[in-house]
Amino acid sequence: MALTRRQREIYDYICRFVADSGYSPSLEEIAAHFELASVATVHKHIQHLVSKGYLRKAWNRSRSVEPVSVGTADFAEIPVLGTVAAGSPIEAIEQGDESIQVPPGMAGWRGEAFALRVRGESMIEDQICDGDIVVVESREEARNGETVVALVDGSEATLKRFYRRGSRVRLVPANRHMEPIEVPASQVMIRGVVRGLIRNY
Amino acid sequence: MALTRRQREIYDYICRFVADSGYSPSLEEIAAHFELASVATVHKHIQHLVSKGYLRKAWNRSRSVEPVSVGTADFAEIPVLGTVAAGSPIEAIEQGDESIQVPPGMAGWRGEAFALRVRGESMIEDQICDGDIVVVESREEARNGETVVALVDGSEATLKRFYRRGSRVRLVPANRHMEPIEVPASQVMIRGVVRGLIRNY
DNA sequence: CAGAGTTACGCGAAACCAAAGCGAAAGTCA
DNA sequence: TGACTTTCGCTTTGGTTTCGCGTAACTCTG
Repeated sequence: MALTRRQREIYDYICRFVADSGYSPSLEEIAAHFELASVATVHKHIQHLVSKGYLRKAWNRSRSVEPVSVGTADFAEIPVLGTVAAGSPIEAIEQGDESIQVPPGMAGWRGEAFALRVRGESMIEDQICDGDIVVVESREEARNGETVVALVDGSEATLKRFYRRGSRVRLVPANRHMEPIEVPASQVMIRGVVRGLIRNY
Repeated sequence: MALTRRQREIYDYICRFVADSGYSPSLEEIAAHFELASVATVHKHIQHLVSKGYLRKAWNRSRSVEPVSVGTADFAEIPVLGTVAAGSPIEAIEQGDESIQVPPGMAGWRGEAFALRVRGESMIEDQICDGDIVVVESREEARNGETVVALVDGSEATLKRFYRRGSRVRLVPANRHMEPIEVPASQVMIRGVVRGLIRNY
């Protein structure tokens, strides 16, 4: 069910409030934030949001409103940007309009996410194989051991495990027949880290 | 049903508006954007779009139009029936109410589908590892080489590759440290074949 | 091909209803 | 008791619906 502008504003505020503080705002706090003079107004808004299924609340209990969408998180449709292997087809952002639907939770965090088709066997020992689709959270930094999509020298896009030691970075394939790459950190750009994997037989 | 040029424009505008702001435009806002002097015009367009199935709206409710495709976003939610390895936790049909959402196309065939959590390393060489979730199409027969969920002697549920030779069936793990099982076909029940795989990091 | 019928697209004004707001009072929980 | 939520009646503002009327484009048919 669709929301009005005000309802959306208030809903967003409540979500942020809950996310930030871990508890719900009181009607007065909401009223204060929107500079409303009467809590009755807020109360009505919340009733609307409840009846539209966006919020849940217990009757006459302080700070009992909560966003209902947490579990329901109507799931993500993310773009498939290209193929990753040893070529460099990542630059083309939003090239085709291909996209894929992934389970929520996999791309759940507000951080941007995208997907890439995997070509080649370079991560075979991590159980990632040719034809798989990896779901990638768009980030610019990674922690040791994470599987990342990296650009080396601004051109080659690869899927590797990431290890940083001092000012140097090792990009390690999970395939004993292939060699790790070790370069100064300045030559490596992280595009994201792998969050999920989808395979179709 | 096909749209006219104007209808398309208005439909696109509404979609973008909803995507951007999280709520629907009012008739006046739409009129303003297209420099129309009367909301009646917009109203008529919207009626057409509704009757052609592109929009939904509540009667006489502010900002209640919404693109049908967004809300309907069809994709499959299938039950996670249990864990598969060497135990036998498959019998319990619909045990918990756990479920997972998978990309359409993976469970697309209206043939029943379900999901299982994988425990153990018995399919490691097929790039299926501990903790993965496999999406299984419920079937009672399999072709050679397919990865199946099978019950041996009515009790043990396992994930193996399936090969039939005459009246005997070989169930082959993709792990060189484990032994194939070879038994008469009558002792094996196929529960389904693996269609997809989902992994969360 | 011309004219008839049909549909899409447009205007403006008036009627009507729901959302959004106020303030105060009453009720409820811990 | 004090920090909350509910409820009531009332106003204003913003949105929707419907009316009648008009033009332009497309399609059907003799």
